[in-house]
Amino acid sequence: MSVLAAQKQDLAALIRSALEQLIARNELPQVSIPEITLEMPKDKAHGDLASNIALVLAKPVGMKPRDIADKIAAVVCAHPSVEKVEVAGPGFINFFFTKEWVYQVLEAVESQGVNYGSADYGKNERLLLEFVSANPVGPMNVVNARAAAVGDTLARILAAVGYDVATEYYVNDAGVQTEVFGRSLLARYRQLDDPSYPFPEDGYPGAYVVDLAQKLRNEVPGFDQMEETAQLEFCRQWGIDQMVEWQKNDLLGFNVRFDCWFREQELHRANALERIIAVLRERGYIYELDGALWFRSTEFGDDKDRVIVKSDGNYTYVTADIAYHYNKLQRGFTKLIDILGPDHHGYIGRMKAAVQALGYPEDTLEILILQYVALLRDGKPVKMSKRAGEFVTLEDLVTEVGRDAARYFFVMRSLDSHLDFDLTLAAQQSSENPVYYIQYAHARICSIMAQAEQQGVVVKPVADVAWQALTNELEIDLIKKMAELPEELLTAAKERAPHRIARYALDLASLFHSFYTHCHILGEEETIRDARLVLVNCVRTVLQKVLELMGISAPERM
RNA sequence: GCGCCUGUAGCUCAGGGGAUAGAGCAUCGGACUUCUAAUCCGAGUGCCGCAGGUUCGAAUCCUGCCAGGCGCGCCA
Repeated sequence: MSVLAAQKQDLAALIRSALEQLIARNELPQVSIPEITLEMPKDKAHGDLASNIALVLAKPVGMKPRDIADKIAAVVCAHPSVEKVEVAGPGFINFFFTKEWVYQVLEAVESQGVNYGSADYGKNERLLLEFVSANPVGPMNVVNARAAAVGDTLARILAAVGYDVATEYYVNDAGVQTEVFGRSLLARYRQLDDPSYPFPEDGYPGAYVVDLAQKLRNEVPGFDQMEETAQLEFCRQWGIDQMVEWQKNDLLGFNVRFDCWFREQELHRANALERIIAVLRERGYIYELDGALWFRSTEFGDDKDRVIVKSDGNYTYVTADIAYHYNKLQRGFTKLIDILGPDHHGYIGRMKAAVQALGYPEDTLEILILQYVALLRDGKPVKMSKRAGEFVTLEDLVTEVGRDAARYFFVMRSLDSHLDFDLTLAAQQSSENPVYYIQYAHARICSIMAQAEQQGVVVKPVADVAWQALTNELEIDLIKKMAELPEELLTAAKERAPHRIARYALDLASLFHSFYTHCHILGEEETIRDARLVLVNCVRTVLQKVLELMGISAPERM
């Protein structure tokens, strides 16, 4: 348990026993004691932790909150980690810690290293996080990029709080679009010799298809000898494989590596669609109407029932998706999270229904909706035409603004927020970019450490250092911030809110820069110097940790 | 018509029952002979979309309305 969590637990117990005493002494009427929560006040004049219990009790007890608070404060007796207790405002009870917790926090960071802040909250849960899953018919766009950054960061966060996390990319390699793609590629191939060869009206117009056709010519010598239908099928399969490889590389360049690239074709090969229908039928959720087969998803709260097999005998995409999610569950995952775009929110009801129809609890599947990205340049929208095949790709983005900056910009907003991504701002303003601001804090510490080493100064263990000398407000603020990480990380995980980590990192860096400007280290007398070295060394560890969580590098010099 | 998301400082956004609503950018004024000035310090701004309601207490929860985005297929 983290230092702060332990402290909260202690104080809650303390308050509870105080209340019990007061009730026993008839100073307070007989009431049931509600849950006691402690929170860190925004204003440090209000102490290190505060309780609103007196305000909550005012009504049931029938007394003024301040009077209740005064009684509690009088009874809350000495606790080794509490220096003083104050009643303030409308009736808050504010606790001020003794200096001992400074040591506790530093010691925790020192001993746990980059594991500091991690937890085992999610142990026992095998979680599969699916994200991006863009169709393999074009390059990654910025919406995919946002999903990649957010998904990858969330995966890291969930892993840090103890989930057994696997990430997965679903490759839709069996749909109609892949046929269209195959035809597009073949047409481009023909056009290499005959520029007047017609291009399919619904084809993919991007220049990358032309490049791919050229590659096909260069790398597949026997292609011309194939039958037309074989060529078409080859274009589809080979083309999709090429696209997947391309997507994989783009994502690797973005520091996103998936544990599994799952092919839809695998489901078809294994007759998974037929099997899933059989399972649903057996469980009584299938019926026939108007020549089609329906899944009774309304049984589980969906707006309407869904067609599973069309009257022409073909499956709908829902069928494959249900089969896919069943497959995930069969692989032993106990928790499934999908990150989808806002155009898919209507999909939530039917998929959650499917999971329940298959006999799993409703919350086994969780679907997160990630809002779109509006790309701006100089404050104006970047015109993108999918039809003309012109859009900014993930690759462009990494080239233009850099991997770290791009990742940070995507992660710094909540999933719900419609993100305005200004390329000019992200790239041109790179010297005052939040991400560099954070990295710079790390680099500065590394620089101090390097010089310390040159001077033959080593970082001692906290226990061997006069940590009591760390009394400066800037020092205390830094330590407090570090103390918050475990709870912040847990909240980020529980709320699926990676942007909290982005903000935390910025806050910590800001406190460090302020400290750095006002407090010197190497020039100071030995006791101060050694204590501060321990402090900044811990800050470095925590910065490394949060940057790592966001998949952003922690440079030693800039 | 129904569903989901959003509306907070000039701009982009945090905060999602608690004390005086915050940050970055932009604007203005200061700070480098001293561990990296990609930094720091100071200054100003808010009917928290509108109207009701719940509560000791609402930017936060509920209802209605307004505005923007996205959905509502035997398309994927």
